[in-house]
Amino acid sequence: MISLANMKNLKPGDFPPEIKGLRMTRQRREVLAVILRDRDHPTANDVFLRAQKRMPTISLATIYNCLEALVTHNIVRQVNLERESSRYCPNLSDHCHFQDEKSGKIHDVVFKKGVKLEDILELPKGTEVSHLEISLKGIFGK
Amino acid sequence: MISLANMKNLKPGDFPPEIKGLRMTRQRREVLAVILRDRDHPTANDVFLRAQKRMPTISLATIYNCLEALVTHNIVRQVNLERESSRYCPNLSDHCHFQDEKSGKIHDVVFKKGVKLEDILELPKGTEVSHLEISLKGIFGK
DNA sequence: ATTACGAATTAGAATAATTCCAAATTTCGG
DNA sequence: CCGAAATTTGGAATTATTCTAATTCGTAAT
Ligand SMILES: [Mn+2]
Ligand SMILES: [Mn+2]
Ligand SMILES: [Zn+2]
Ligand SMILES: [Zn+2]
Repeated sequence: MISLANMKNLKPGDFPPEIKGLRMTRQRREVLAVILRDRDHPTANDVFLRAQKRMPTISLATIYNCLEALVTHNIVRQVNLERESSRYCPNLSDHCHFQDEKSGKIHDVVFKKGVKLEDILELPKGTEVSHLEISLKGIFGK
Repeated sequence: MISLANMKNLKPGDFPPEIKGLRMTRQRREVLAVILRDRDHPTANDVFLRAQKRMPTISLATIYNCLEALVTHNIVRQVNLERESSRYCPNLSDHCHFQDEKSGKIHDVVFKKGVKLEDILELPKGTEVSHLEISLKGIFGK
């Protein structure tokens, strides 16, 4: 598992085995560092603005390229809420997203222990789920 | 409940009470008729193409306007899958959407009887859910 | 039926997120 | 270090959707 801690000294070639196949570049390292730093589900443009602080020459096209690479390699999760721009989440565990209508903040929500899809949905036999997305909006308690 | 049957003779002012407040126009009637005719979750552009057959002068802007009015008045449901264009669904009962990766077809999926959100998700006390969207992708059985 | 007024339609321009392009640069195995 | 292949980059292109402002329409009241 990648943590912010070991990101600091990450050099090309230092990536954990599950990232093999993804060539390491300064830009990808920076984009990943931004996403791990504040886990607030930033948009591509948010990431761009933050990455620019430490890497003033990075381009928005590169942000999109890096995000795509990280998502494809399952290092980062892409989150789509309604028609808004995509957001990016470093939490790889099973969870869904709740957007608080007051603050606009997006909260990770986990499933109760032992809940399985087939217990919830009326799916015909032989169905194979490759992708699931659950998103909520409303007032987030507490 | 609005059915295709009673759409045929629908005249301005004939709308059921729950649609009061929504002014009736030829265009809105046609857009609704299109969505009720084939329940295949068409995009705005699909609706445009179909509506044009019976109403050659209708504009795409009007399709968007009508869809927005119908969605706002809870006559039609807007469905967002990943980053694709919005689709529109006349099924107002509680359900979610499964996109078959082979055929591209979108299937309505219902929840098992008695399943409640709070049984599934770890939500903090006081949370109020105003909007929920569940979408799946994969191989749809049968 | 006629009128009056607010609402809806329309064509086209504008917007904005994302993707594409082709040239310059970088990575990394050998 | 070299070279092939991948990546970055700025800018243009794409595309779904929204906006604008002029025209037309629907409705409720006369
Ligand atoms: Mn996704
Ligand atoms: Mn929705
Ligand atoms: Zn998340
Ligand atoms: Zn549906």
